[in-house]
Amino acid sequence: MHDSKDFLSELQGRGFRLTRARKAIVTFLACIDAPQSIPEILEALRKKGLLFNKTTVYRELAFLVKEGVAKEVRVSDEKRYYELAGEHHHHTICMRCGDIRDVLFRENLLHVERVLLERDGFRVLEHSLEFFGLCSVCKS
Amino acid sequence: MHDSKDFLSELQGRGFRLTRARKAIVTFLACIDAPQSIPEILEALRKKGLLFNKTTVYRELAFLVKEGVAKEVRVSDEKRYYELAGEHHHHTICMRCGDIRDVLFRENLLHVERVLLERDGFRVLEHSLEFFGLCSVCKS
DNA sequence: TGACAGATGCAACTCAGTTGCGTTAATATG
DNA sequence: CATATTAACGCAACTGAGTTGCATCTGTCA
Repeated sequence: MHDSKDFLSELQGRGFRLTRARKAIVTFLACIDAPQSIPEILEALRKKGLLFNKTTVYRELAFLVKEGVAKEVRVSDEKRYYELAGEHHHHTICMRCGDIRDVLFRENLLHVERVLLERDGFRVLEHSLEFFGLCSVCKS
Repeated sequence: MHDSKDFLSELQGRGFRLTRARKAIVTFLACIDAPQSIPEILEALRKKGLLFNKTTVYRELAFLVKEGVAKEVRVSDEKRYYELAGEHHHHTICMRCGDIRDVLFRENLLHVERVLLERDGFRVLEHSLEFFGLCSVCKS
């Protein structure tokens, strides 16, 4: 649960417009705690009577990522998922119902990233750590 | 670099046929150390004069995963990548040239998975840990 | 209130992946 | 070696995510 006002006024402060689509998308992402795919966002907004062209939503999400307001979650079920930016965290993905949830824990991967740089010459800029399994509902 | 003969004779031992497509795909994956997408596999085989219908390759990869011979790599650039099964490892993905490489290191995520089960009721069956950044070529 | 540029909608597109169905070919058996 | 069985194959047509060009609209500011 984020505060959409923060993100929107931040964007406005940088000289971007507060359009109907921008407000709707940021507000929607702010009040939901799970990463959402664009088809999901389109459908959820449509159910609220907020109709947008899919091109608009694709472009808006690309814009929000570029401006650092949203993050793309790499989960690979051939859709791309998005969530508002916040503290670095990871995800659990239920292999049965597809539910994706944020999980926070202190995990120290810095030593691994140092090894990758020194041994392989690979400079890590970000990582993704996702856990696949069964959520509490599907497990039982 | 795997030995394709091991995988193929294993499959034959289980009563599956050694078809032209099966041999070509397993052999190709065995002699390349990076996960490959299906369009990449199709193109690489085509260049060797080995023509297959894309449906065949999609079905063959699904079969190899089901039989435990191949693994699907979740990297989410909207394509699915495949590699022959082997020791559990992770990947580095260059954000500039797209190069994907295997990396092995001992990483202990068991305590994290225990926390997820006890605290959230989420039973981890597998995880993916991918590092995005710049490879040694693109970095300089 | 008018103008500018950022944002939008639409149509047409690309490309990964899927499905149904008739045909081919790898293997076992006589 | 001939033949039968069925796993595997090829083809065509499809779905669905994501993209692009272009004309139009609208949020903001002077």
